[in-house]
Amino acid sequence: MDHTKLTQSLEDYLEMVHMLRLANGIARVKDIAAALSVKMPSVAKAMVELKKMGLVRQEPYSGVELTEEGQRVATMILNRHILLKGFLIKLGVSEAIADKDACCMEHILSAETLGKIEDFVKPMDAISSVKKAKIVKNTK
Amino acid sequence: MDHTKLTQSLEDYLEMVHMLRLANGIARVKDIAAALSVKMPSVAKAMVELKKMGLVRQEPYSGVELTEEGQRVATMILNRHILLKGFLIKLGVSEAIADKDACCMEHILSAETLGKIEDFVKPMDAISSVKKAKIVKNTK
DNA sequence: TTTTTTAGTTAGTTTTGACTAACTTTTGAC
DNA sequence: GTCAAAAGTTAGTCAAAACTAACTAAAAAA
Repeated sequence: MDHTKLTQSLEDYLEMVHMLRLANGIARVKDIAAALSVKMPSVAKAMVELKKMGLVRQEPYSGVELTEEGQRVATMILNRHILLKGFLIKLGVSEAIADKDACCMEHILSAETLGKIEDFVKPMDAISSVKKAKIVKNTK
Repeated sequence: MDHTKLTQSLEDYLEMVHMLRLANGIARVKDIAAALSVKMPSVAKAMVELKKMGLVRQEPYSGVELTEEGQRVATMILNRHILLKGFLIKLGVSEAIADKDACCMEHILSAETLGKIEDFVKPMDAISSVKKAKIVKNTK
């Protein structure tokens, strides 16, 4: 509802809420803090902001949930993360580093660059299968 | 001399000093501020830090110069910028956006990712010339 | 059921990096 | 050579995002 733009750090918190809910069914303050390497009060403050923006819901002393809008935004952010991680892995970056670097890149890249990366990654999948097929043919 | 790690913002300031010196022969506070879209007092503060770290030299009320060490560090940062910008342009991103996004990426990517990007860009040059040659042959 | 431990919250501090306002030096027009 | 404009500096404010310390609620163990 509130169209105020998210800061990088709030994007991270929102994304982590989403990831923890996908992984564990519930996003606890303690786990969000551990996953982002911050202390619990930092999470609490971030949740206050996200609540103000109408992106999360939380009853005192319990897990954090996403609103419809929060769901929508978090999904977008996570998709961006997945795209970038896959892209870096295709470049030959190790999974752990790809994850970490994707996490930084996802907040700063322009729509144009994200689009081009998408263009690069998508046909890559097709080409790489074709190439594999050719290699198989050639080697027999 | 001082091995304290530069923050992202100090890296930007140092890089801009270097770029302005390459472009104009002199890096004025006013121009640094304009180029980074900040006000002059922000530049002044950043220069105080960079002076403390022994990366720049400046006599009061005059242009900023680089120390040996500052030169070395600034060159590294600028090379990273050039690498990333070239990379994005190869992906099809427009020059202006490539410049802007490179500027953000240059502070956050791991050495591993930078290395892979370098691997990707370098052979690309060779292949693209070969490909062009082939296309020329095929079309005649 | 009481108590202890764990999880969550609140209040207040710190650091970074921007800003404005006010002041000083330098430059350049006259 | 003087004075106005431009450039640079200094001091102090503000916001974001982390932290610690101290408090409260909930859950688990006794």
